[in-house]
Amino acid sequence: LLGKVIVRRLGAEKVLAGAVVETEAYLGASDPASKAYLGKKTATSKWMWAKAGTVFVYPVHGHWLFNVITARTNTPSAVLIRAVEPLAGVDIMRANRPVSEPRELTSGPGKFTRAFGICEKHLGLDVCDPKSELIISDAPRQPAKVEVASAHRIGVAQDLPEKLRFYVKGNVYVSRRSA
DNA sequence: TCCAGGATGTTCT
DNA sequence: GAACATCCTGGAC
Repeated sequence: LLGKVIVRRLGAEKVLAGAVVETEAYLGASDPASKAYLGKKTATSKWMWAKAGTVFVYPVHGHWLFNVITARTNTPSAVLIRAVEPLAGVDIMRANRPVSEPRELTSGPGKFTRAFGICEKHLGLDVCDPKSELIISDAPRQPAKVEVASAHRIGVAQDLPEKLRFYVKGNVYVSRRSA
């Protein structure tokens, strides 16, 4: 998903777009940080079993977190979008989320969803459906070679030995909290 | 019905 | 770098 573009359509003309610069992977039953840990299905965690490309939003600390389901049906797993670089509709983003520093606009999972106006009404959308209000597409121009770095996930009490956080090295919109 | 706690963000110093 | 505002979910009872 790094380097792909998240597009939110707002009617005929208005569009919000951002390039994905930071993600985290959440696995299935074996991942203590995953909603699907131990295979437990609840009203919210059941979305982890949805088909790949399904939008999974989940509230934490009064913020919405945006995930995309990634594996095949019945295999729970998701990728959290932690940060994007604004590409289009910056004025609308600033209206949704007034900030002084430009990089504060979308440099965090809760910041990004607020700026994009993403909430529970987008739960279950298909990011691969061209008619969807929220889609993920290729970048209009293929970006210059980006270097991907990995690190441990942020805010996770019991992390796995694998480094499951991935980000575009050097991009200023990557959240910088230490893990 | 109640309560602890979290995939966070902001505002202090 | 640390405190706290925030608010929904799910497990306990």
